[in-house]
Amino acid sequence: MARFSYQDESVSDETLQQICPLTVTQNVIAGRWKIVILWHLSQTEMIRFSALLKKLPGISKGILTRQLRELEEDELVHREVYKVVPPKVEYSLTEQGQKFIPVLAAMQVWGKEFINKKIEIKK
Amino acid sequence: MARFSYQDESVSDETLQQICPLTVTQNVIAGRWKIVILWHLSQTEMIRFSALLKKLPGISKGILTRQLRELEEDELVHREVYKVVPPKVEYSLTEQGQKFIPVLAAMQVWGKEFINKKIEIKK
DNA sequence: CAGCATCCATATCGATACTG
DNA sequence: CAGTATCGATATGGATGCTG
Repeated sequence: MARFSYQDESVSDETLQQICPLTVTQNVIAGRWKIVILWHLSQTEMIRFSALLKKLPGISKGILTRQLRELEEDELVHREVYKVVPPKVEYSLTEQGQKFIPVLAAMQVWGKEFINKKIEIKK
Repeated sequence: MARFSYQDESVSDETLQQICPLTVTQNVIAGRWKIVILWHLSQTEMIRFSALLKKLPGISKGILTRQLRELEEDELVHREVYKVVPPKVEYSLTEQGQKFIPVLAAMQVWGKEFINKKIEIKK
């Protein structure tokens, strides 16, 4: 498919945008905390819900759950439930989630440059 | 700075998150159309407002203007105004904007894999 | 411990009408 | 042509209380 070629009028814009790799990616990581969550998951094999919660100051349990559920639905994140009392749940990246790490890396590189530039200007 | 190390209690979480390169990047590209706009700008030296508008089916003039203004504020996008009648304005990537292209590339790679996987599953 | 259900606040989007 | 201003709709985030 020629990217962003809207030649084929038989396909709606909406459909085309869903097929656009960039738009797809954007939609998947759109949530307020998703990128940071993915980063934390990339730093460990597995992590418990409560541990993840501690690593995300400012987030509430409800929100963390929702963001994780969405990432799970998109199959970036695996959820392992241990049937014990009290409950224990561990999260990890799926294969598709691992493949996202280069994006995180690129974002981090750019973010650092961005911050450095901002600091320079202030001098 | 140790990334995501919240050791230093003298700094607020908010401040730390502003310093976090990932969060910074996310905030910059958070807008509904920003990533696609950046991609289009990466495909040409310069592009007129009206031409960009045509390449983004579904967006309205007002929204495009707002998204561009924000990208301009973050210094990813340069706005060149020609003082002619009727007005002519051309947009292009700044140096900082050019540096963002690798992120777009990584996102595109991942998005393609994601789409392919979805298609496979449906078979 | 790890949720879920609910509700409210707000931000962002998006449509529309107007302008130099 | 390339905006601005305004306003309503909607989505998302976030707080809270309850539960197996």
